[in-house]
Amino acid sequence: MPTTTAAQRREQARLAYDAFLRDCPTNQLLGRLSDKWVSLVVAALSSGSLRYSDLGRRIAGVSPKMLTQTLRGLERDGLITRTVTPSVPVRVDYALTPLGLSLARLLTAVKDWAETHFDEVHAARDRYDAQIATADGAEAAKGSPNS
Amino acid sequence: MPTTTAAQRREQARLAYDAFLRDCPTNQLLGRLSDKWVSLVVAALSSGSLRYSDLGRRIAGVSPKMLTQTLRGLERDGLITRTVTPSVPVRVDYALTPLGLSLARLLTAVKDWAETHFDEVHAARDRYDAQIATADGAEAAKGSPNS
DNA sequence: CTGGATCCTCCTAGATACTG
DNA sequence: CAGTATCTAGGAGGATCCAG
Repeated sequence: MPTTTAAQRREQARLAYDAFLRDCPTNQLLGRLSDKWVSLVVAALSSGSLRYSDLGRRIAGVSPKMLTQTLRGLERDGLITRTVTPSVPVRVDYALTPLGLSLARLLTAVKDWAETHFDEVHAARDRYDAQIATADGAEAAKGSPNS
Repeated sequence: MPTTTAAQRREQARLAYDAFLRDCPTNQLLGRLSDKWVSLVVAALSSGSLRYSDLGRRIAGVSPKMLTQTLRGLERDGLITRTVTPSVPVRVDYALTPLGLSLARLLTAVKDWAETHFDEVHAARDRYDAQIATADGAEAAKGSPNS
């Protein structure tokens, strides 16, 4: 039995995982929410319908490509609607569907959690970083005076 | 006024956005949740403490590197605890902190939402894809018989 | 058993330029 | 105004080896 078995097992597991992803609704939606732009777009639209360029201006630092990509994905999943008004300069409005609105409420809950527990997380981070620093110091001090 | 202005404006916006990220707790936490392994680890631990290799086996397709990386990040943020038992083969257990548990509940809410609305999303997707297909067909048919 | 360190590869975000 | 097409650099993530 060669040593490649471990890697092969992980590979098989990964394939099984992918297959699992196709079936599992949770992970599909989780994947969508993982996209950082999605949450920003949904948040921006939660206060009302917006035009393409308004979104681009409202969401700082987004490139047209990512904006379009994100909007298409959300439209495909029925979370937002895309309304084209064929005026002289074409006008396109995006708005949340009821489904998208329910998702927006979820994201708001996440946002509230983040704001509520931000201090705790930050404190934990400081503690952890301090711990690492002292551990490093102790490690360095342990070896030097004795040898 | 050269045409580089648009790009420069986006660049400035991006910097402003980064500064905004440092201040805004929501986006920091959002960034953490965006990591696909985070949600899986939290979900795995929500039913009780687990050992390192158990996590690796439970979460299909994860490499040791990513598992460690994810666990370190979660530990740093005070969402999980890392307990080392210095037995002959070292044993390390990971468990959710109360803070981590509250996050797990949020993820559960997302999961429930996903399961509840999965049918709607799926239906919307089918509708969208069908629409695109017929639009493509119409586009192709529009040009070919006339020219 | 539980990782750390290193190299390497692929993927995709983002910039740029162009079109209806 | 609302996108699309193309290219590239950077970073996430995997493979591998090694150590405590």
